[in-house]
Amino acid sequence: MLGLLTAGPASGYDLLKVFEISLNHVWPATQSQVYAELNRLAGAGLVKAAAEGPRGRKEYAITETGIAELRHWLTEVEPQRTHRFEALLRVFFLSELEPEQARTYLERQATAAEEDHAGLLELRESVSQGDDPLSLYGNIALEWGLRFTAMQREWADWAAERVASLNGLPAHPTAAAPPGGSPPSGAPPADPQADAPPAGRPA
Amino acid sequence: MLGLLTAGPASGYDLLKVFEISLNHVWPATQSQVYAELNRLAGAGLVKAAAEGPRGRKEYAITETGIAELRHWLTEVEPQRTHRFEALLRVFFLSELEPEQARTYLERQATAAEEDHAGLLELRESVSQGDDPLSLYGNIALEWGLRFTAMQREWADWAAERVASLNGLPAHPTAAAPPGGSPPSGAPPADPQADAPPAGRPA
DNA sequence: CAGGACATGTAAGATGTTACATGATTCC
DNA sequence: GGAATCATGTAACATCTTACATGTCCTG
Repeated sequence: MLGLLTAGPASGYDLLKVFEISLNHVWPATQSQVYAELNRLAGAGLVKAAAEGPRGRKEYAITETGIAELRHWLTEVEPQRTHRFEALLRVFFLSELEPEQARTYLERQATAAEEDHAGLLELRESVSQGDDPLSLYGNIALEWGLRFTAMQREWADWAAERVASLNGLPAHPTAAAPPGGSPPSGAPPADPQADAPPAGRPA
Repeated sequence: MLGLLTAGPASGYDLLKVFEISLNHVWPATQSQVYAELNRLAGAGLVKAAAEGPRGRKEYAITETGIAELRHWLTEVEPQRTHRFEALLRVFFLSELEPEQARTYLERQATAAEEDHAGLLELRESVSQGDDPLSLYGNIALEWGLRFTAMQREWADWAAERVASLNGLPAHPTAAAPPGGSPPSGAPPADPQADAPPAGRPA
């Protein structure tokens, strides 16, 4: 929220919109949280009420202290390294399902990733045309999303195929590698052992 | 936890070890949580106490109901799509820093990703040699990690270079491929031109 | 004048983390 | 007998989600 307020004063309602529209896939936040946090930040002197508007609207502006805190966070605090990837967690337990169901799961992941990717491509188009050119850092973040979703899709397709081939399931036309086209973001790793021996369970 | 218990009965202590060692980057859990959750699951009939050991050790086994619940989760429940990527969130606000600091941040991300990647490669070696061959799904999950960390590193290198070139900063030698070591999972692509993101995907 | 967008808040409950607290067994 | 490891739990606190609650302003 401090970061968002560096772009200029805003109300909780404004910030909420930003979270919903542009930050939702990176850092979701709820209405409850935003309003409570604004009051907390104001109490801590990191933001201050800047103006009052029509319907009880309260605009907040970041303070010098707030900017210092933001910079401190950006430069001194180590980012959290562990993440929770529910979709990946499930993969560990796919052996509980029939191979066919497992493949279905992986193919669904591939589809979802593809959809996310398409959405981001669209976002890039809509923004680079319009009067709202994304900043350097906005573009860098967008590029991350593009690469991430591409990677997810390639991986899921690869994995679905592996499951199928190790279980004698009929090949799916959809799982085939994209024809001819140069592969996306920086080339997928060449398939490591596409035919590794099946074996016991993970710990 | 239900998934872990399909491999056989285990105590909270056992499960905790698994979380620390092999699940930590995908789904961290604390000691508190594990023990509390085991009791909760036992209360719900999804696991049952199976045996008592030496120092108050209590082994739990998954029940039929638990297996059904696990399968239900795997097949019917939509995985959560939004994630929190703190390291990426920060990118949105890097404009608050001097370009040089922003580049430092991105380079640190690249290094961290490279280290993670190396750790996974090592894990693959140590496991494929040993007497504990990873299962198909263990390998698929590992491959995800390899691809993810490779993608992160490529992106961060690319981004750091972009920041530098748009700000007339001197080029860094560090942005080049790592010395000697064969690059990440299956060869990272030669970096495409620094100003032409490679993210497009075939539909 | 009705409906939708604007606008803010609180309360209850679930989930997660950190720290505290305790004790048994094994190995050297 | 001391240290490490095994082993389980509780309490306090922080965080996050869902639902509830309320009121204003603008547009058609």
